[in-house]
Amino acid sequence: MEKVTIKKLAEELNLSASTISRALQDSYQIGSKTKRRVLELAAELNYVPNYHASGLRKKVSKTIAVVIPEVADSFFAQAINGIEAVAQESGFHVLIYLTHESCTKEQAILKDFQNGRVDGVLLSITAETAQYNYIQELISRGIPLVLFDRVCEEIATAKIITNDFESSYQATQHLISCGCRRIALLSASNSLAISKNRLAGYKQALIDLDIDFKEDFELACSKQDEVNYQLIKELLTRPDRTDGIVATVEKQATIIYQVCRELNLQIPQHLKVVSFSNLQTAAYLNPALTTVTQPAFDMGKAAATSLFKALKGKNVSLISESQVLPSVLHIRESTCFH
Amino acid sequence: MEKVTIKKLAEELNLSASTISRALQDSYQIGSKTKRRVLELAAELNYVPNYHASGLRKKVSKTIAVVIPEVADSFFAQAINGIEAVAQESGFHVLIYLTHESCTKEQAILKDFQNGRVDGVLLSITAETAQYNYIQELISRGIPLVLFDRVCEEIATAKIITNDFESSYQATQHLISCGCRRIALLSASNSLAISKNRLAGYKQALIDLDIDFKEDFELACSKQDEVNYQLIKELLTRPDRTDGIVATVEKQATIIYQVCRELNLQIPQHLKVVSFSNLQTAAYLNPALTTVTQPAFDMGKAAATSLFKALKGKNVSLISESQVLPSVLHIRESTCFH
DNA sequence: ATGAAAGCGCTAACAT
DNA sequence: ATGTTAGCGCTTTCAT
Repeated sequence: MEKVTIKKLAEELNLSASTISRALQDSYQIGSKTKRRVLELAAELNYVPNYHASGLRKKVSKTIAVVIPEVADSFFAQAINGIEAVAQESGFHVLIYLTHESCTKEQAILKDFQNGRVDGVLLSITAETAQYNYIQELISRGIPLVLFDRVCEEIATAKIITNDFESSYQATQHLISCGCRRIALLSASNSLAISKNRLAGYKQALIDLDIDFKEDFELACSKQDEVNYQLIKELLTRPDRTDGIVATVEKQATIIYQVCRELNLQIPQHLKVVSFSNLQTAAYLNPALTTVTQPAFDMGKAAATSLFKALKGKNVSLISESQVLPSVLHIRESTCFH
Repeated sequence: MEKVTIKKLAEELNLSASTISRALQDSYQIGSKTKRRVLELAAELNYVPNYHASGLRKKVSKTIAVVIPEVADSFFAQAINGIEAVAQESGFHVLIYLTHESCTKEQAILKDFQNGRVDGVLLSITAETAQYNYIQELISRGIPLVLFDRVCEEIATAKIITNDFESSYQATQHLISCGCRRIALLSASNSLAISKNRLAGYKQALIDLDIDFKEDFELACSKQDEVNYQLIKELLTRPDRTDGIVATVEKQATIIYQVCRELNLQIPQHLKVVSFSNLQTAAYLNPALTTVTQPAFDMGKAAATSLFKALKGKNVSLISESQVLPSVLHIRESTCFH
């Protein structure tokens, strides 16, 4: 079976290649009978337009890249769902890249995007990312980029986030109202804006409600679960043990449950736990986990929608597309007696 | 800032385009001093080779597609992790497509792959897929395709699966040994080979251990959670209520827990549950969930490895690359008193 | 309404 | 070791 190209169709129909091309694009210049003939033959011969050829000509790929730290995390999985929904609707294709919190990897991945492979990028930066010129560089080269969840202030583009400060404030406040006085915060990093905001919300709640806070109750976690396990174990075996934890990363909650089991600590009697988490099973954990649930699907959707807006309309200013979608605190057993 | 192409580099250095091209590819034909000059200027001007141009010429995209029903499922999330690890290592890019169990969508997605956008495909078919000629068609057109998890016998290519029959047999046997006599099976579909195998394993265990089985204890679930909720509720409110369930889809377990709570049924006292699941939190559910854990990461890795083998070596027969990776039964509270 | 011609940026014969 | 040429398949002026 020989390859079917526009040229081939042209020969068969005694038309020129340009006419075929126009007919396939439903151009107004082509007569309806001709169009029909072309379309029919194309269908019959199973003609498929070559992706690279049209991409080279038109300088578009109809593809976006999603660059995230991790996929085995409910937040990102649901965000991908939202992104994919919008992309499929707009006829775009979605490339996935996992950085596994490696800044070097992130940099290499973004660098590669200057070659025309993608038309736009959705990015949630790594916990290591501390310098942003390769992101700026990409934008300068005309590749629109939207940040979501893990954003950075330094880049002037659309940022889709949730109300991290308020959520964290609320979570902390909730722990206090449940009687906690020595509250710890587990964050993803020291540098991420998202972590800083959550830390700030936590601190502000402590200040507002007149609770002491100790620096050594703020733990920046690692990307290695094993290290976090040790960190949390250490935290829970101190003499002045904490009586409440705000976990800002979903995975940390599981580790806390694990450690508590090993140390024979009861949740919520000995320790109360609230976690930023999108786990479907939160309500069925033992004990049911109090969560700050982020609007993951909608954040993905919003990020993708903004990006496509920029991709379609030429003069869309992404900066003004930023959004803050609210999270919801679900109070469950891990913070309450019952 | 003007676009930097090979032509531009050629002019600057008073060389021909082909020399530049060869130098950039580190061809043996080019002298080392010339190579150095070219590489230096390329770096200086931040030259990035155009993806579509080389793709058009070489007829490769260095891209694979992963087509799956769903991403918000631990199995597929972990499988993607495995796939991505191998892809990154091989310098390949990964496109993600979600079918949401729609066969029509799957067909449209695969159809599009004939245009050179991808070099190969990893596929886990939908529960609706009942006819396979569009898959065969793609393979006939020279796009290698590897099936994983949800495979179909009809296609002669590499299939990476887990031991579905045995796992299901084992799970059922375990329920029986825990005292269950009216065991139900929840499957994903009537047509998927994976579902059939799990059903067969279940039936065989019942036969071998001399337990009656009733047709109406085999439920093929829907893609809509709401429908499954009703289905499971109906199952658990029958006069001759089941006393044990084998759930073959992760999400079903959560629904079972939900329904049991609403009906005030105790797990495992009134009902024992085992689920095919890769949930990290299975051990921390209330009660801890007995699971058949699939080697999701390794299956993704194996599928991708086979595909890349076919993509690199020209004459690799994918059929002989099939593998069966074993699942593990983790016995927890949901099937045992303690 | 249709065609001719040029070219997107790169690579690979085929020279020399 | 380097240059010349042609062409991948498509789109898009510019003509008619």
